[in-house]
Amino acid sequence: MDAFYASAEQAAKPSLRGKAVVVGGLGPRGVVATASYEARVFGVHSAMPMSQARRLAPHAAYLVPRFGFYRAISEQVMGLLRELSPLVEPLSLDEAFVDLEAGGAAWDEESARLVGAKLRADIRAVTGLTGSVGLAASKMLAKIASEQAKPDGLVVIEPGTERALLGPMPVRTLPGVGPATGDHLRRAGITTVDELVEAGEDELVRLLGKAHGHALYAMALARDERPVVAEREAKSVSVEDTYDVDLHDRIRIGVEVRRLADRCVRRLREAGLSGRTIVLKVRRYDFSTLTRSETLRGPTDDPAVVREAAARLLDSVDTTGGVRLLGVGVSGLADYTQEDLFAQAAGERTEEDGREDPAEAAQEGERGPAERRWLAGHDVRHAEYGHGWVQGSGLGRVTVRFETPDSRPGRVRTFRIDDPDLEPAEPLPLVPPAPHGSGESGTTGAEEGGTAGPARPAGPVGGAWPVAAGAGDGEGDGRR
DNA sequence: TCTGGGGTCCTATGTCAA
DNA sequence: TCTGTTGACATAGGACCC
Repeated sequence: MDAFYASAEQAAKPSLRGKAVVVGGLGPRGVVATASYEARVFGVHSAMPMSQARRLAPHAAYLVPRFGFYRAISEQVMGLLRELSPLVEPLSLDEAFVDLEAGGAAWDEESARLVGAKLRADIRAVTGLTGSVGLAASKMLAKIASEQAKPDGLVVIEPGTERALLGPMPVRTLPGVGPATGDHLRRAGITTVDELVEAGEDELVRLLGKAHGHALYAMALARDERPVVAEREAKSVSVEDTYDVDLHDRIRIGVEVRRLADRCVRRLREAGLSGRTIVLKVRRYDFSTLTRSETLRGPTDDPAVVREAAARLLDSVDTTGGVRLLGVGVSGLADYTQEDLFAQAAGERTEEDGREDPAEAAQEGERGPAERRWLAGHDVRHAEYGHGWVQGSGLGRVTVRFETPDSRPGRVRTFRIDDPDLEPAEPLPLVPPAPHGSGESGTTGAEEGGTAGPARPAGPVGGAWPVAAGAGDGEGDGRR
């Protein structure tokens, strides 16, 4: 999907269409998740600090992400992809690989092109948004093709043309070459894929290590046999928070770690998982990051056990100078929930999971709970004026623009934040449900919670026509 | 004037047991 | 019994991806 979050917001909010829109964290330490193409003109791109984006594009609309809304759209799109093949590998909310050959949807260039074109039309019809499609014989090439296709296009890499196409491209084009590896290679005088090939496999292994060196050499030769894999199992579950100001108080830090442990366990349980290894992550005031981990004798999903392990790990960390981020994770997952008898005997059943910490309420208090309800970009409903969205809030006021996906750009009104006529609302569908037939809204829902796809062993793809649908944000724009 | 959140994979090093 | 090798596992850090 193209500039996915920003496009979704523009589709939901007519007054933002054709305007610079930036979606991301709005706090003092937020970063850009997605910038609309209009905002990219000013140099705004993914992963950029929000403060910098605001200097570059002071007049853009700044919104917080609404993941539930994006997820609903994503499920519609994934549903369309599954109609093409059982082998669909989602990479994120807005991107996936599809093995068209495995689905019998396409077997040569011509049929693949037709399928891609129809898919783009279907995505548009069902979601109202544009998606880009890349077609090629491997995942790496399909991905590169989709990046070239965006926004709103379709690119085919024809078999036989791969090496010539790749050769002059910068090494950063290849998957797995990020800032660090890119620099490393540049210092060795290697900046293009051709130069990677010239350097030779042995040299790359010497420079980058075994796994990376071999893999990169294969990629440079356009050799990529990785199969499209549906239904990958999670290997870890984690939560983390960056704080608006550094935390110094040891007691407060302890409280935060407990809250994170509880949140992590909640996520773990929702997924029906338990895990053996508890990980504490600490980012200090100077951005240096360290992790400490502890492996239990058996898997657990007991909040008290995870809390205690996290607290022990915290004891071994020096936090003088302050911390900007804390995180708690669990890995070594077991695919079913299992009691941890040892640990449970040890821990005196302190607390029930759902219970909130007093500190949480205290923190809310700093900004005022009422103000917290009105996040920029979120939908609201007013008893008199109808559906709208929060344009901004502060100083006891909230500004709302009244419009819907299928209305004309709407008017702005300001209310007191405690106005009883104003309440939070659910997002409206971007495309009005079809009168009857086609029933695209029926494709959602069925998936949540796994068991969806056929757990097929996913053999080699050889000569298949995988599709990379998407590559909306990030990557292409940052850097250099 | 800085640098989110959720993951994955790889590497290096130390320890322990066979 | 001593010594060396090997493999599995635990731990920490780093790079990368969206």
